[in-house]
Amino acid sequence: MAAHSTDQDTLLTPAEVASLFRVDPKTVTRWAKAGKISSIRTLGGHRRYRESEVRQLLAVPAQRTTGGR
Amino acid sequence: MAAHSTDQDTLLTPAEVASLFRVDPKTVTRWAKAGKISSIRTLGGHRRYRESEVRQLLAVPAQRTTGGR
DNA sequence: AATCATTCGGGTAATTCGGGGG
DNA sequence: GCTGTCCGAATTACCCGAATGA
Repeated sequence: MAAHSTDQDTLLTPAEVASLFRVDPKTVTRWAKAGKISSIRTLGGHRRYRESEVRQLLAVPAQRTTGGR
Repeated sequence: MAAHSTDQDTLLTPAEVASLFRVDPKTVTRWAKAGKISSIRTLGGHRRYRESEVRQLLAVPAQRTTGGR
């Protein structure tokens, strides 16, 4: 039903995402290739990432502190 | 015909398109020169881009979004 | 007519891409 | 298996002054 999920998220550059995760931009590229994170491509082939998705991934994922494991 | 609900001829400025792709306006100009995107010229020489085409180019032909599942 | 923001151009750094090896 | 680094090639970002757009 309608709602063309027209997300107008702000897009982040590889360097931006890499900086947020404290990893090399190349690593972010690998994540995109592995489908772990969606990416938009510029007409020149460079990747852009959705800020909202990155923030979700940055959010602490289910803290399992309770005597985990 | 003449379905005037969604205008498909809205023209966007270089800054608008650049913002959508998270790139520099100059880069969009470069895309136009390379023929990667069609552009309309004002009488003064400034470029304008079709919103419908930009949206189509923004669509990622690889990743699927829509929180399915 | 005048002001401010944007977009011309052209040219030069910085970033990203892709693959490969540690 | 995952990440960081090296290479060359391509793409993109910022510099300027001048013109256009509103």
